[in-house]
Amino acid sequence: MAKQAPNTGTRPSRIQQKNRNAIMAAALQVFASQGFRGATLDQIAVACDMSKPNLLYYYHSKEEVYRALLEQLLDDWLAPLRQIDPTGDPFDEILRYAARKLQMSKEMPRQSRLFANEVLRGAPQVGHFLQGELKSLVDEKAAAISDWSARGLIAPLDPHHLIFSIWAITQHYADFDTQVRAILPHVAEPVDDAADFVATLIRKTLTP
Amino acid sequence: MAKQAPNTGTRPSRIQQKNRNAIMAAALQVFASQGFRGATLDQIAVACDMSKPNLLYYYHSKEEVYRALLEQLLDDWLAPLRQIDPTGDPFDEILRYAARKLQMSKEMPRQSRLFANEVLRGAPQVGHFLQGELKSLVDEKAAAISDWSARGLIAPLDPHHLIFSIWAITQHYADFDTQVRAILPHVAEPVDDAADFVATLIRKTLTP
DNA sequence: TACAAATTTGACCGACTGGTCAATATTTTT
DNA sequence: AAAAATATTGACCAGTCGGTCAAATTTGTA
Repeated sequence: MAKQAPNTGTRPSRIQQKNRNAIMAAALQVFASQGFRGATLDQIAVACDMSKPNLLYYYHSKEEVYRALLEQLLDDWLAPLRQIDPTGDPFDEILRYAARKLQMSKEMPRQSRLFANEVLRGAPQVGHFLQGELKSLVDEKAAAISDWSARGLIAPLDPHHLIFSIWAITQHYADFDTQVRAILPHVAEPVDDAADFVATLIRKTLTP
Repeated sequence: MAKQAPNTGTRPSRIQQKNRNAIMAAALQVFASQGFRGATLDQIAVACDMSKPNLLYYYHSKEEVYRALLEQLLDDWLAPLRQIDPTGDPFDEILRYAARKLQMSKEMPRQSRLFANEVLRGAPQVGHFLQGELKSLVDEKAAAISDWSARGLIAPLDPHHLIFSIWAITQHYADFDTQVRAILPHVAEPVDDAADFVATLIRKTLTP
């Protein structure tokens, strides 16, 4: 029997729900800004106003906190890509996808940086996700894009690199926020400022 | 007087040159894959086959090693952007710039990840560089691009966001290498595979 | 060779950090 | 209200890590 564990199996109590949420929120903040190794349990505990042993009562190790946080993130991460509809209009679908990603960079920059940090280190925790779920979904949507190309609805192009480019550009505004703001100190919200440019770039790229 | 310091002021000896180079090479490897906090002096010392106290004889602290490494990197980092010639052909200049950045991602991926890691954390060490040298240079080249736009040589577009996009796309292949290879397991060299796509994307974006 | 300067290292230290544990407090159930 | 289950914590520990230091070794030089 495991040493301890808040009633796994049964429905989590109200207090558990609350504390786990508080921990995840604090962990996101700390891990995103310090990285896995740089973050400390004490920092997370302080951030969610909880003692360190109590935190470890809910998650048995630092790594478990980190993994839980990532797992929770991965759902949200795939959502926009899933919404691409192969039967829809190519321009609409792809432009809307990019707009959603850009919005996520604006609204969830810490999640983006957390993920970037994980991949930057070689994806020690989410390697299987990249090779499994993510690759499957990307391949599926890439096939749809190829189909659009083949039917002449958009330019002939490599669908995988198109997706990479959209990821790169949109996430850049979250991951490199510090750099962007250093260069555009007068712009209040770089993401909003970039929206038109990004849309135009993609539209031109897709046009046959 | 400082506690100790390999003859600062005089020309570094042959042995110093060699050891400092070895340390920088080892530090690049370790810092790029583990981040500042994740890296340990022992790891770096082992990587350059040197005792830890000896390493600290050349650089007085972990942070000093890290700063020296970044400083050395920043020169190379600006080089391609500097080469953009405002009097040259816009398409040639910008496409060549992107090609150079892409090549850097292929040949210096660890440097790219080191830089990404630093900026991701809020640029604690290179914040001044971003706001100073980098911003100046970017603004200068952005002005050149605006001029090209005004003269109708390229489409009217926001030069800053164009530069961001080029950075994002090209560096993506270094920083997110793990993800790229997870999705393109059959591609030997993703950067080479991407070159055509990126060139086309930029060409279309620039075309009025 | 002899001497000085530069280089190298084993041993050590204090601070930090992830994690444990027994004891206490709180909530839920009977 | 009593008992049981759940939640919380102070005190503590072992390992790690950045950094020090005095002593030893090597290198450069007169």
